[in-house]
Amino acid sequence: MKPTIYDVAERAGVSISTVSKVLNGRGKIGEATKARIFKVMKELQYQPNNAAMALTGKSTYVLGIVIPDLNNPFFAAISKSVESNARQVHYSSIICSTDYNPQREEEYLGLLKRQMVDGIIIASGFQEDTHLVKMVIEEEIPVVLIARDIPDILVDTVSIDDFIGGLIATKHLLELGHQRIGVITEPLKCGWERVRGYQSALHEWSIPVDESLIVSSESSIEAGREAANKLFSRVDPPTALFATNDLLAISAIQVIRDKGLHVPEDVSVVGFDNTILAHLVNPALTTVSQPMTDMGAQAVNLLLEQIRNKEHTRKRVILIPELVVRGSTGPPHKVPQ
Amino acid sequence: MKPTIYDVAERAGVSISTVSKVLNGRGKIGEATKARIFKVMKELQYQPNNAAMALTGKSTYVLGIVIPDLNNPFFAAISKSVESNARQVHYSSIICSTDYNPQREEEYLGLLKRQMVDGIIIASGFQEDTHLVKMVIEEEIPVVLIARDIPDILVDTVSIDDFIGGLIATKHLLELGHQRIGVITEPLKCGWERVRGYQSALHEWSIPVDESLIVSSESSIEAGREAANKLFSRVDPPTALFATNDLLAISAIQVIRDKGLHVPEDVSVVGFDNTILAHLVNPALTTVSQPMTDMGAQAVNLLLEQIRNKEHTRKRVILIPELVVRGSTGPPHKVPQ
DNA sequence: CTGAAAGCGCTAACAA
DNA sequence: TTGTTAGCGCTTTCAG
Repeated sequence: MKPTIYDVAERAGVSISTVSKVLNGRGKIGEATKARIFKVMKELQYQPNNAAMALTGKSTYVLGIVIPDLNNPFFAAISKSVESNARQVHYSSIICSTDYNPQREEEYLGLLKRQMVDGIIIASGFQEDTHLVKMVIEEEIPVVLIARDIPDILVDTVSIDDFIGGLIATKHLLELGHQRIGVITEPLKCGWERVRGYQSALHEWSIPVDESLIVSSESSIEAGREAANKLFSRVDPPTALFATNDLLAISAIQVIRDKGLHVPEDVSVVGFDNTILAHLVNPALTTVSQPMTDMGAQAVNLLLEQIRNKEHTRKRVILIPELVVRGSTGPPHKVPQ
Repeated sequence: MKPTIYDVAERAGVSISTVSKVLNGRGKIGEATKARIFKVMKELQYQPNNAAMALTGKSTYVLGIVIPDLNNPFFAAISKSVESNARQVHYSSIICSTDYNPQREEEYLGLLKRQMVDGIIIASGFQEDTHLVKMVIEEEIPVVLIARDIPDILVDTVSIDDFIGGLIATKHLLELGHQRIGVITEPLKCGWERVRGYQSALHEWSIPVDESLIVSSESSIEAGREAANKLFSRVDPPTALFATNDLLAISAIQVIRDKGLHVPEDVSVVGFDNTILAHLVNPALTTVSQPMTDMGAQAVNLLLEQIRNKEHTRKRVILIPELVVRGSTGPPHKVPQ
């Protein structure tokens, strides 16, 4: 049997409450006893029982992280960062992949509540599930949102400026001389923000927005290919593409290639996220970089702050994305007349 | 305050033990009372408290999964599969990335014990840490190993036949006409098994093994590039490369390209794992496929079996890998004289 | 500075 | 079929 606080107390010749105090660094305990208790804890390899601690109303030292898909390197990177930052302050993380399914999100949130996690980091962003997030917040469970935002709720968020991201991606293309720029976006808030940035850039260059060049697609390889197909099967395909994440961008590149076109000679492509994928493909992908490691770290910080001091003021941390120019973009093949 | 079993009992006009029995489907309870209790549980949105359940000596319904790196799509896929299969039977998963660091593995195992997980799936494979795994097993915590094996311990494992994997990858290259085939492998047990397969294939074709063509590299892009550099800076570079995972294969492809060579015209490359990366790169990577989804599912099954019936006989599930031929391999450019 | 005792929410004998 | 009761391991007043 694993040693309990009783075993430690007995062996050290003190009461369990003394041990408890030493354990939590609370109350005033004589240096001598303290040392003795620590010694016994080592000897017995004592590990406090988390379940008991949790039951007594304290923390579980577990936090939940809800993402859409672990197979998307962007979310894998976020998760890894969160997990690693959390571990450094002795928190474990339960990672949940919702597969972009609001119902699963609901299930997971329930699971995490049962598990009595001390806080939840939500990085899955649906339009239709804001009520879920609200419910969690109303139950006073600390929450931090990553890469999304719910305007009408007071909640900590860490995100990047998606609008700016879309803007700089599009400007890059415009500066290269492209006029007809297609867009493939995920049907998420942040995706549409990026599209707004795209539109704004076009405005600035006095180029009318052609809505038919904007298509929405789920974030999977298959869906991305389909969307790209739609765009590049037109009689007047765009000369450049802005995809709101790397996965979509790369799926599109495949389709473009299948059609016998070259990247970037015939079509320039810029992605978003700067995941591991971006510099693994050939040509390497020009993309808008999100500081995923930072974002994870920031999220953990905000969450801990909430956990430790219930009534802290809500914050929005907004990081600025950067354009990383690589091989997938270049001037258009032939300038449209 | 969240409703407890007492609230439910009171509102339903029964005792808490009756509620408990209904909750766990134990004992004989009248249909009427049962229905009433269920109804009250809905009304109150009652969620049993996991910590209390855990404390009472039952399961925590949490399991741990230890992997080297979530940024490697292979492990992300494994984790996702485990997590999703676990969830279906109401288990949460704590995912831990050790970053290939045995010390962190030790920390994590400690964390998971404290957390009183019901079982642990270990997919990080070091040579030097078998004692850690042994310790866990001795503490009677259910364990399943994925993609590794510790011959001198009785433990459930699910893995693929790495030897066969290396064999078929190499044979493919040999059949295409390659004679000088380089290898980049991770310094792990499974990596060396794959190399054994490679050697065996060469033997079969009566080609002597040139040890200098076999280099070992950590599984990261940077390390992979370095290893590839070593191989392709030789005066007599190989005409084909077998990398023991996709990440290494793709890093190598980049290096090959940097040197002005073409894949597969000048150098053929075959990878291992068949991760999402393999069909995202261009040319798509010929690779040995590991059924990651299956592996995760099998691992969860084995673990549950152990959890539910302590004294079950240990099993080794060995899956057979398959070669997926794509664009990165072809006949050698010029046949060596 | 240290200890006794009352729970936290739930399960599991044992009674009724 | 249902209820009573004694813990699980720990924290936390409240007394000494």
